[in-house]
Amino acid sequence: MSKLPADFYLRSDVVQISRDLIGKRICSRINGEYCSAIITETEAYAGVEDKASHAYGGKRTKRTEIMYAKGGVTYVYLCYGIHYLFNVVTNQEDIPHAVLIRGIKAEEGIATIQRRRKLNLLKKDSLSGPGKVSQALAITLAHNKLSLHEDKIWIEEGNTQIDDSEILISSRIGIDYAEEDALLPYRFQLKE
DNA sequence: CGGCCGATCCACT
DNA sequence: GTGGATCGGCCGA
Repeated sequence: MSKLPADFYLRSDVVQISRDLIGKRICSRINGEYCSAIITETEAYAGVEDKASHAYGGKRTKRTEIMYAKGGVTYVYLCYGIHYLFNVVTNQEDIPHAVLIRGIKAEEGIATIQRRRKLNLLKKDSLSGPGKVSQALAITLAHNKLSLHEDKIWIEEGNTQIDDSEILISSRIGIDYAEEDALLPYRFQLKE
């Protein structure tokens, strides 16, 4: 299966990209171990005009700089000192849009994922939550700023097209500080 | 340089 | 439902 083309990430509508990522397959080959999973939950972060975004107001810091790169690279950061959150940078250079991957469903490399997650049994919600996603795929700060067109972390077409009727749209999680923008319908989940 | 805090998760009550 | 874990980044002095 081939990787998503560069054009996929360069589009200007990050909310649409967030929706389109549902049902796609995310793959990682880290420490010599391959695994893949279907993306089941995402959130869009719409850059300088989005109070929930790290780049709100055009803020540029050492951490957020990668969000201003041309789409198709990773943005990984540490949250609460414990969890790595994995984002896909989108849009053209200097437009700091990103999509947070919040949930996946394991496909290949399930034994590897179970071991990383320290689980005996992989339950339905075992990979629901951005911290869990990174743990399952072995993503850490070492995987920040990677191209999605290389062979560490990449995204492929899924097996099936996802119809709008299969997607639940809601507001984003954990961003109460974003005031009215906290209510925007930027969260996409695959229904079960 | 010091202090605060977060796009979370899990164990425990 | 609640609180503790745990640390890099950000900001103000």
